[in-house]
Amino acid sequence: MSKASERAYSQIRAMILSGALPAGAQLGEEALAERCGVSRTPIRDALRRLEGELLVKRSGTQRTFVADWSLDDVGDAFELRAMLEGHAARRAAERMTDPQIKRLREANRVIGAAVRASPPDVEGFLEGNREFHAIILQAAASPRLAALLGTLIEQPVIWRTAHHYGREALLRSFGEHDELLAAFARRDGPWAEAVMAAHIRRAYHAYADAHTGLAVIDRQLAHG
Amino acid sequence: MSKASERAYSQIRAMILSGALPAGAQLGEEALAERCGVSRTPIRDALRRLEGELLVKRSGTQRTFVADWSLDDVGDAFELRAMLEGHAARRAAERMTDPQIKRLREANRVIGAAVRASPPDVEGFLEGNREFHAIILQAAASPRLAALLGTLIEQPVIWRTAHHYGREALLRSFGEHDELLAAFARRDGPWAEAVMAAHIRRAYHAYADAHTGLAVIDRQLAHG
DNA sequence: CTGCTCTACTTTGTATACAATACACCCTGC
DNA sequence: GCAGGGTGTATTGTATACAAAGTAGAGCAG
Repeated sequence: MSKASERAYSQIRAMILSGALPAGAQLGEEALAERCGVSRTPIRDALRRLEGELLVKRSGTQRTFVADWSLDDVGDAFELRAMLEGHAARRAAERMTDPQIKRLREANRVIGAAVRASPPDVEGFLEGNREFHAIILQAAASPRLAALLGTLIEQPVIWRTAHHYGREALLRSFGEHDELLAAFARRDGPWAEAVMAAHIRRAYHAYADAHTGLAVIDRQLAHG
Repeated sequence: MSKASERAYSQIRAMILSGALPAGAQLGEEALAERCGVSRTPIRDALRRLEGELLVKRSGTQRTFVADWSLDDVGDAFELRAMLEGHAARRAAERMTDPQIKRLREANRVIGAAVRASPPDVEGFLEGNREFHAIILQAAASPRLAALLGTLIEQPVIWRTAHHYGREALLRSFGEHDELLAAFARRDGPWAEAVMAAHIRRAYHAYADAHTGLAVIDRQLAHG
């Protein structure tokens, strides 16, 4: 898995996460092989890994698709993420080093700048967010927890959410990070856990509201 | 993945779970292929899946081993399992149908019989336990939760634990299942969650105690 | 026109051959 | 005797050919 297989895995995942391969799209091994410039063998390896991460789904037999998430699925994922990442935050608060806190502050500074831009820089916001959460996960120092959360966090639907946010939602999210930073700074594990869980549940509600609204609009467009 | 690959996956997993392939053992694709009567291709597929479940580990490049768990790893896994399976119990309690409760009672009856046998039938106890927890996970009706828990539950170290239990520990575990059943019967989600989490944490403590004791004995044997 | 069936094609599963890589052992030189 | 390099071997990575299975589409019958 040194070269081609690893590269194929990254490429396919990037295509899914970026939306180049939309949810529900069929993944032909042959086509992917040609696209990545390798044979089907490393593609198969990559698809097995992505299947384990629930990023792709095998339709019984004979066909492979980009996983499609229902609203229930998304709700489940956010709830699990709230629980696990809350746990991660508690562990992180109990273990965090000063340099890590510094990196967290820097990541949050980037987020703040992105939020205050006109118009808000959603991509910058997302990038800062990933960094912020990645540092916390790293500080939690639990490989197993990281593995579980990885399959939840690295889902396109989880992050594309933010594109539907208004400025006030972005600002609120930013403020919650400040609260988290304060908890980390005083090594307050329980409070960090509570804030993190609430932070993620709030993100879900923002998503669900936006999604419902968009679904309504979609339906109106379809009928009118 | 219809036939050979699936079979190879099950076989290898069974070998790991049963201890026929001990932790740290090297897994040669060629040898496994011969042992399963298939070519290396389905073996590779199977190993990729098992790698995703953290049952096997790839040593950088060039070698594959049965995953070896430190005591910290086990502690992490139990803590995560307590959290997630507690969540599963709550969801299950809110959704459980009467037939499912009946199946739970039956599984617990099997466990009770195994515990009361002389000597206690540990294999029967484990079988009933797997069934008991599987029904709950199914009733929780969250594929994502099932996927996460699957990688935690299906670890040999988690279950072989019970071989170190005394009769009183087995009986206590059995009694906690009764408590869970009662919570399910009255659809008491929060209580089911609390009991389940405590149940699993207690199982870990029994394991850690036994492990520490065994480690001490091992050391004494090594020195004497 | 609709429904069914059969066929052809698409797609994945499996086997095998070959290449690359890392590890271990041995040989040589100091 | 030890250290360093080099070669041989074991093991995984990759490509390709072939087999099996299923789906879609076309053609035919009712």
